[in-house]
Amino acid sequence: MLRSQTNEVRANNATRDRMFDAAEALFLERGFDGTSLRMVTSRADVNLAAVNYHFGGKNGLFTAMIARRFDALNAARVALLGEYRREARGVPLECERVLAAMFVPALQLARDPQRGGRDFLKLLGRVYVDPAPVLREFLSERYAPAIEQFKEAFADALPEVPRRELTWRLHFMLGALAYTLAGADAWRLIAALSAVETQDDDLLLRRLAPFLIAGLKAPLPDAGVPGATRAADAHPRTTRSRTNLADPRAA
Amino acid sequence: MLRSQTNEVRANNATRDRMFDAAEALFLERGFDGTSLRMVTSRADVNLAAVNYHFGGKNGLFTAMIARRFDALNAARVALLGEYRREARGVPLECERVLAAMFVPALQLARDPQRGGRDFLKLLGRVYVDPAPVLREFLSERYAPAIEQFKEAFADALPEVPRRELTWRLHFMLGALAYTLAGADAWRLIAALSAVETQDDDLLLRRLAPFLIAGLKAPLPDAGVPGATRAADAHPRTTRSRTNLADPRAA
DNA sequence: GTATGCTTCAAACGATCGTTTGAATCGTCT
DNA sequence: AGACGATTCAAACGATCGTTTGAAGCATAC
Repeated sequence: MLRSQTNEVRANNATRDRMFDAAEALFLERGFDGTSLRMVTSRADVNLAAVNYHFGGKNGLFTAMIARRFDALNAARVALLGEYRREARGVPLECERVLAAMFVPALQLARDPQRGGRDFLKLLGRVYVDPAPVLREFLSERYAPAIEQFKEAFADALPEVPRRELTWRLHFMLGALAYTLAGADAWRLIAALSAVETQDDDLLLRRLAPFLIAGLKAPLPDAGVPGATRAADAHPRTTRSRTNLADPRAA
Repeated sequence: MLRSQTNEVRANNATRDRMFDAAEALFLERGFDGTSLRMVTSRADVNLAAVNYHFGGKNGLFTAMIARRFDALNAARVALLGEYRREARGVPLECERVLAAMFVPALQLARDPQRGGRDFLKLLGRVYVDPAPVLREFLSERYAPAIEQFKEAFADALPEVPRRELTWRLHFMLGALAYTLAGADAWRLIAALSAVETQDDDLLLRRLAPFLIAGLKAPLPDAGVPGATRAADAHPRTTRSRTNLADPRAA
């Protein structure tokens, strides 16, 4: 019989946790299709059949492994967005604020060894780029409500962007975000950008946010008046720019 | 017998090309491990054994498929870098210039349907993120000389960054670049960023370059004096930042 | 025509995949 | 002690994987 997935009450989680850890580590370096259940079970030192017993199969193991990390991220993001909204007292949130609701929880989890740790950002990126249909479907199904919430928030913050266009840009933004931070040395770059260990959330946000916000606020492709984009920039440039670098925006 | 890979003279390339196209399309949506040879051959309408005959196996097919696109990119990049150097007449190139030598050829190939087309950037990113060891090894081996050339150029442009640190940063930069450009809607974003169709190379470059350059010029993690990074920012914030978003960093 | 070299073909190889089975083991109650 | 549910185990299942085989097709040269 299949072990009940929802029954967390009196479960001996030792086996499950070891499988989670093994699957996560192997997934990080081989992907879904490149990781066999025999690799996972031998690394976790459990029997091969334990996968089917505890999770019903490979799909179940990997989706549960992802959910273990992403459910917390998802909940924290939605909660923080609600918090920002309450603080705003009816005033529509700024684009930057909505983005912060997505960033901060991810950074917090990445700093907590218990709930993700250093590899959390890498896992986030890997999950996002893995082409396995099972994972793609799982993500879009399970986290659709949260995505919809953020989509609404962005729509309120960017009333001039048509709904359909916004869908594209959000999808792209998520991709750029995950891709970028999923790099093998993402943490090293983070360390390089922030000399201090603590409170680097803010620092990273200040560097990456303008990049993404510019993309979201970019002029529409159809109704583009040629001169508008190049000459007058939607975002003021940095106060100290003496080189010819303009402002971060694209992906 | 295995068909000689180097003998391109009197070859009937119809079969090979159909296999390339099929493998490329399938690789884009399923990855290396997710694409079986039977999927490729049935899509290309060739016999299964043709893979081994023409390419020696799955590894050979996929590496050749990648080389078909990337060899041209590689050559164009190196050539453009040399061109910039000649123009500079001994003066060390700027960081931005070296970056341009990497960007422009990629965008050109992406605009040429014959040598890559719209999916070229996506392929670039997919190849870079695919975890299959064969591809990782192939890339680092075949394009090592070119990478070394660019590494030298960056080293000249950034004399204050230690060699070992530079290696890390370049690796990350390539990741961020490929990841970013590999997004499903990269072309749509490119179109959105550039209201005009022509000359968007410069525009995209001017938007993306600061992001990458900031990473390259970032203060070193070890010798960091705590206050330096946060207080005096290497990059001033936008003039309009009244929210508390500090700085982007995570995933 | 026959011979020759390149290419394609159907069929099978062994290996590995995810999954299933049924019995053995463990822990906890009565 | 015995009973029972939960968990683990070794072993095998059929399917699919990449690869190999040896013969058939198909041009071109003699």
